[in-house]
Amino acid sequence: MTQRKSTPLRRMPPEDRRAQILEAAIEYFSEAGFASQTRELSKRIGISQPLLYRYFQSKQDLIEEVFQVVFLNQWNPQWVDTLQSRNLPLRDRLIEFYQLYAQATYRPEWIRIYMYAGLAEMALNRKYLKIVRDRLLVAMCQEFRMAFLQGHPKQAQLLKKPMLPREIEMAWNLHGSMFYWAVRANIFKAGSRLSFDQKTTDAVDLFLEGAKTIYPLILESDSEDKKRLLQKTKESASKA
Amino acid sequence: MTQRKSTPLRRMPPEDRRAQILEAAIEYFSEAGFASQTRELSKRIGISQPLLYRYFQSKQDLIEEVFQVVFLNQWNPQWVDTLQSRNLPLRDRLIEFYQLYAQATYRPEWIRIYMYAGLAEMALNRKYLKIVRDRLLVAMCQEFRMAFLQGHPKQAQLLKKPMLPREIEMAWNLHGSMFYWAVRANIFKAGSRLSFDQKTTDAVDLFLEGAKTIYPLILESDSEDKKRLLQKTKESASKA
DNA sequence: TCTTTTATTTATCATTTTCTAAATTACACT
DNA sequence: AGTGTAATTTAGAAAATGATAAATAAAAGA
Repeated sequence: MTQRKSTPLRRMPPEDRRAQILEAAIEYFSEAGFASQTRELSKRIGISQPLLYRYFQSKQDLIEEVFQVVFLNQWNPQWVDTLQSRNLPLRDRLIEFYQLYAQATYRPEWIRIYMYAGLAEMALNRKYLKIVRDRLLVAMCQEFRMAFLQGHPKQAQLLKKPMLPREIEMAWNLHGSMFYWAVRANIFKAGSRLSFDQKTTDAVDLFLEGAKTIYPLILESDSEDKKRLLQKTKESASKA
Repeated sequence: MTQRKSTPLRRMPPEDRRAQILEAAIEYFSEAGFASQTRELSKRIGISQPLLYRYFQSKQDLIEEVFQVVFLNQWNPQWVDTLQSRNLPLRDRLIEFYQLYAQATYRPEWIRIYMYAGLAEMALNRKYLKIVRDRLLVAMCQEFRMAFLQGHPKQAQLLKKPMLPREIEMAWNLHGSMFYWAVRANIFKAGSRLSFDQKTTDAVDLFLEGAKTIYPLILESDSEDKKRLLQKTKESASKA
């Protein structure tokens, strides 16, 4: 009775259908936000809206899965490897790293969903930022220490220190300027005429050139702070 | 008859009421986004929902006014003045500028509404980014040229050039790293332990130290590009 | 005190939207 | 071919949401 040829309303194996919905949801929510309607989503896929509810208990449920797929399953161990492949110059590693990292995360779906999640205070972002800091930025800072303390009189000593807040924040400067570029391009749709490669190269060069001077200062000034603090502690102790 | 004391359901002068609604809308929309409900907004203020419609024709209307108040009326001409007050060192000016700029824009309402607007593709952001670029970043770049081409053989010539995309993008690096700091603090609620002043000082120092080297290179490489381009154009012209 | 004005509320419409239940039909197996 | 399973649709309930119109009552003026 039904024209099977003209309307390819074929049934799908549940797993495929589920995957299809999830994929479409990522695209749709990233465009329209999580407040958008399930009807429109189903329309895009070409299925009826209630079918969504066979595969996902609720809209909220679907959203949670979107997060899971977009963020937590995307982490690529190669990123840290690239940063740490010391046979290459640090500059090359950073550029290579941002090319890889951008491929996965500087996309409309990723960035937009990330922002939506942040605005909804979904705790997911804090979790993700913590991972970025603990894995990527700490790895970067380690490489910065290696590179910028080369030949420093107290190098061995300074290398062992735990990461300083100012130091991590130094790395956030680079990371933030790259991220903001992606935000402008993917959320505000106000990308500059510069290619990603040019942008990345310039940003890395700018950073390295600056960090070369600033980075050692930060590490040293901390040692001095600690010395001074120790001094003060002793003084107040002897006073008491 | 009615207990005026316990229920202060007093009438308000239209202007005051309007201002009250607008203020509450800023707070509410910044928290919940523009997709949130007028009912909830009115509840917060302690008025009935239809009363909103006496002061604003529609929800969209209210949103537009929120934009007007939060973004467009906030622009402070002092920002550019600070950047250009050449009696002070550039470093001091930049730090001072970001302190002023942050006071107005690195606040939860501002940043969150800004992001919500961006995600909703409301055109407002592109408009605002254009203003930032045309007024702030161009002014910055002018100062960078002054500072970093000091004593350069072709300074006079280079100073006159129109701003290059790479050059503006250079300034976006600083601006972006500051903005991202604000995003982390105000949207993701994942601020570092660093004070704003420390962060700003370090970011400015890092940038200036790097730009000192990179900035002249960008300006020069462009001249060379142009020379080469001119050369090629001549060649192909003579061939034809 | 009475009247007029208008700020505010109550009641409600018209849609939209999530989600459920029952009906339908594509496909797999015999 | 016939039958059972389950993927999918149709129909619709229940709640919510932007907006309107009429009713109410607080304040100002006479």
